[in-house]
Amino acid sequence: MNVENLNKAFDNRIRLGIMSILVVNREMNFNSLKEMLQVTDGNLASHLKGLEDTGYLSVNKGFIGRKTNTIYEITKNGEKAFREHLDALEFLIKNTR
Amino acid sequence: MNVENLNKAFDNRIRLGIMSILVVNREMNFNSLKEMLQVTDGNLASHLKGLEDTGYLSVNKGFIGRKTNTIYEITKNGEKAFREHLDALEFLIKNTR
DNA sequence: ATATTTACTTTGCATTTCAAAGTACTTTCA
DNA sequence: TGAAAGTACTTTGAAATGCAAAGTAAATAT
Repeated sequence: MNVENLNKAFDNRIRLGIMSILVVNREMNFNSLKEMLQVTDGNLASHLKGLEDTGYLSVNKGFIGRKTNTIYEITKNGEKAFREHLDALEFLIKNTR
Repeated sequence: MNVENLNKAFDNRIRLGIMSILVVNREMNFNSLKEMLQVTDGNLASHLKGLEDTGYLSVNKGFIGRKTNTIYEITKNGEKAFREHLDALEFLIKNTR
């Protein structure tokens, strides 16, 4: 089996979703991610933190007017790792159908 | 996002692997699964138990000669759930590329 | 007869996942 | 202007999950 090519960091569906959104949209703030993924703040924050810790996401804290705004962006490494993960998934699916 | 269409039971890569093997091969015993997935006994057993508990796998304990042989088979429900999961994954991949 | 192997199962610790509560503001409106 | 409500996260802690090591019972090898 090619299961070992699947990246453990992307096992979780919320993290899969985060990466999927960020690889398409380049960058996205906390609230948009929260809306798109329909998760609680704490849950989202912890997954974002996890991805940041592995170096797959970079975080940019700024402001919109006087309100804080945190933007998440995929890193080069993150994109590479994610695409490899998708390749492995695709392979698994293909061999399963 | 279509993350909610991903089945939580299949988040884990070992369980993904188990289902993928069983949907193709119809049935497989403990040892073959262990070899194919390269996991420890305990780890494999607990994932098989999890899938059995949700009703996605059926277990058949028998013998080969005088030695025990436990065969795992995918259930109708399991196959349906797994195919839906793959559909959701495929959709996510497609929208990400 | 004893040691080793096989095929799992049980146990228990470590990690992960998650929502609720907390924090540090900002905005609203009485 | 000051109390109340909202915003955008972060922290906390309990529950669920993941895992390998140890255990077990029967078979096989020495």
